[in-house]
Amino acid sequence: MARYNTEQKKLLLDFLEKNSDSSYTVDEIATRLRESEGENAPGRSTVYRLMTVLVEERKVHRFSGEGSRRFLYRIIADDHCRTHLHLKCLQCGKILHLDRATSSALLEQVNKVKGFSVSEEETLLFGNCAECKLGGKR
Amino acid sequence: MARYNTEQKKLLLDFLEKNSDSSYTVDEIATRLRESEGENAPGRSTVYRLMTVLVEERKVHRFSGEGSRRFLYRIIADDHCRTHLHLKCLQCGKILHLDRATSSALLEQVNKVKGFSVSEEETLLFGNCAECKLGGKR
DNA sequence: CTAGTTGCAAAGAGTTTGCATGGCG
DNA sequence: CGCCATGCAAACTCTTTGCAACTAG
Repeated sequence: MARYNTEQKKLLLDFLEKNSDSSYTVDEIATRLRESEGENAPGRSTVYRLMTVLVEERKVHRFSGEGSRRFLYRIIADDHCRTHLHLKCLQCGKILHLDRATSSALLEQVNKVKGFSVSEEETLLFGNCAECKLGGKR
Repeated sequence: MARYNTEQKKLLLDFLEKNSDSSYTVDEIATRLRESEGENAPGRSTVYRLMTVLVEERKVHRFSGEGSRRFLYRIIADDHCRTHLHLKCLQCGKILHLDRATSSALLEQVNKVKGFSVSEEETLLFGNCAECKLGGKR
């Protein structure tokens, strides 16, 4: 399923690439594509299907945040994204990438103390980013 | 709603306290209580309602993990649980508590590098615990 | 042609809510 | 009595799936 690189799949990836500093629900993606692409935009169920494929292809990461029942998707910008931690601002929703060195150092610590290996890919740290801490900027 | 300390609420808290090293779905809680308490156990919708109350009372933490659409609940064993990180093993489901010192040190680092304040309460680290790494023990 | 993709509508899964009932002060 | 908690079933929300139409190779 979805092995071809269809027009709609390209639109989808394109959107995610251009908006790689945040995460989106299927609804948000479908709506935004509808706005920018009109008729050509994929329908909701196609977006669902494509997202599943993209997750399997390891191009996109799917997670659920902040006690919502909606799944969120963010693009895996490059391979490093599998080996460093990400931070998500609870106020503005932005996703930040922690540099690999800091990331590894932290996880090393956890391993030392608890013998627990953290999975960078599955883990997301929630909190507030620098901008949101300053002003109430959104 | 549910402001009284009813029998059922006590049963619920009791169960969570005795099983504080893991997290549970509403279904699991309802089933386990049904098994141990029979007729006295609260029905599913009551469990849902009670969990909501317990979350508001800050006695329980609700989160969604590993791409499931089910909510998970774990008891906030004591006040420290709001100021240290938790680790959840993806294999056995166990929840580990990171000591406060390590916890703070890690998050301090993140703050230094990115100006990002991590919320200990909202964040959960996923990975594999020491036991699961050794054998395939479950 | 033929297999893969799409959209719609219907089905699923999990959670929340309205309402009638019953308990406790 | 009066207020609140409970259970059931219905409503809701989000996601997945079946099916028929369509499309790229």
